[in-house]
Amino acid sequence: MSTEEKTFREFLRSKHLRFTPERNAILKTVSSLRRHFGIDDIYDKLRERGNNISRSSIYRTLPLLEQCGLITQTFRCLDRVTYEHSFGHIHHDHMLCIKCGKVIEFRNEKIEKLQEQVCEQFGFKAIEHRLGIKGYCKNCRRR
Amino acid sequence: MSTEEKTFREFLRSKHLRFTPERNAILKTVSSLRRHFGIDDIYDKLRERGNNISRSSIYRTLPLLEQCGLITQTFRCLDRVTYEHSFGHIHHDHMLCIKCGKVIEFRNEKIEKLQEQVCEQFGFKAIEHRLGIKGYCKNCRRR
DNA sequence: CTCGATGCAAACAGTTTGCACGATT
DNA sequence: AATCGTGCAAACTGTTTGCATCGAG
Repeated sequence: MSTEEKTFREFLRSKHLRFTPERNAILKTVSSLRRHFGIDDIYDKLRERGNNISRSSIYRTLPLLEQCGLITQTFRCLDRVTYEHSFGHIHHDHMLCIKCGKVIEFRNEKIEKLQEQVCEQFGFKAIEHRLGIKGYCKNCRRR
Repeated sequence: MSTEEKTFREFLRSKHLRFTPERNAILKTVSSLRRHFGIDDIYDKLRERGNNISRSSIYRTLPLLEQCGLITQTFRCLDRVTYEHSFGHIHHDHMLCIKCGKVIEFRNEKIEKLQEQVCEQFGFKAIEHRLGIKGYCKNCRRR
């Protein structure tokens, strides 16, 4: 059993919720997808595998995976909510192309350091931070 | 006539579009609003002034204001598209205290510069960026 | 056996669009 | 006079929800 499945089962039990085949399949599918994904990515992949789970169940399961820290909601892209897994990844920031939806991930140590300095300056204890840059990617800016 | 109105008229003329009372009223209303605003902010303010312009016209006018650089679309907030004016205001970032809800605005030139560098590095044309830090403010971290 | 979970369809909310009428150029 | 813009209502789209039924614990 994967670490993620263990985490999810544990979480569900603690809340007196049930570990169903559907929830299991959704978790497995999420794990099999590239880091950034939307509801339709899960839905399509499930169909591909002959698993006819409804959109409702996906919509109802993702918040649970989010609550137990396995995925995090990132940003809307082309009018759809987008998630990313959070297992085994370090913090990074995003650039989002508002034309084609492409996501570029980056991490800049200097920016990270400067953020810490700013926090210190204001006596602020940071728990989480998010930097998102929206615009046009290399390909799309040509038009 | 304000600089914004001049810009807008110029833009419309160049596209063979018309400068209507509705478009004028929407621009004026946008200017009167605080920096960040949504469609409903405009709609409500217009009604307040007895100006019964329809939502459709607002929805159709905002992209025009965006095209001529007077406003920019920012991230979605509570499922609504949000804009901000781009005249007369300087960009800043936010720290949000998750205990008391206090918002600290700050601006760090070095971070801004580094962001530009990162964009350049990826051939990315930034339209808008947002840095948000969540944590505990000076007062709240004492408890 | 008991509730929580599921699939379906209908409901929702923000946004977009077709149409007939009105107004700017 | 020729188009473009407007308001209205209906259409659209992603997401949520009510309900009858199913099934995990």
